[in-house]
Amino acid sequence: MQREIKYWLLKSEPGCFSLQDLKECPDGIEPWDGVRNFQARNLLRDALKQGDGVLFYHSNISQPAVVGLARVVREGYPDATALDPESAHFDPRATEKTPVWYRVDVQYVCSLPAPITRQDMRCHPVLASMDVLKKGNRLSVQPVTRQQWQAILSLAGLQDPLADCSRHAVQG
DNA sequence: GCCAACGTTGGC
DNA sequence: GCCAACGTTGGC
Repeated sequence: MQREIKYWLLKSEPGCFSLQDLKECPDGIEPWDGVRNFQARNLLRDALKQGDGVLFYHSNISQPAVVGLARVVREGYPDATALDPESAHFDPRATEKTPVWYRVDVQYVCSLPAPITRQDMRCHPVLASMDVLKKGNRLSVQPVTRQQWQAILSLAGLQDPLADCSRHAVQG
């Protein structure tokens, strides 16, 4: 049996890498690299799977918000920026054999018609419990429940772009 | 710009 | 293993 799709929230400072930047990548695909936090690393390496849904969140701006959707198109593999002395994310501990840091590839799916702000989320019965709202939470890769994913879509007025119609096909 | 919260480092 | 110091994150 196929693994259930899971959902994640990925934070990015738009001044560094925005949803628009992702959209403009070839095929809308870009490695999610440079993450240098062990808890987030573990999620990138072990938990995010191909086909998983991603809420793209803009942080560290005047109106932090979920601004769009993406999907995981390649599962955890070594983050080569850690091996590159020229990279801002270079880590001398990393080697080919022990990469230390991992990344996934994500693909742009769509922008939300309007950003869903923290205030929007706080006021929503399902979204109010999202990790991203918790004080002091700095984790840049966070799990999102299916209910939260659907609530975001519902607020945005979108159909689930990752829904697999064949799953609901009537047999016989 | 402020500052609370957190993760990491390193001396002991 | 403890914990103080430090750097970073990120909302406000």
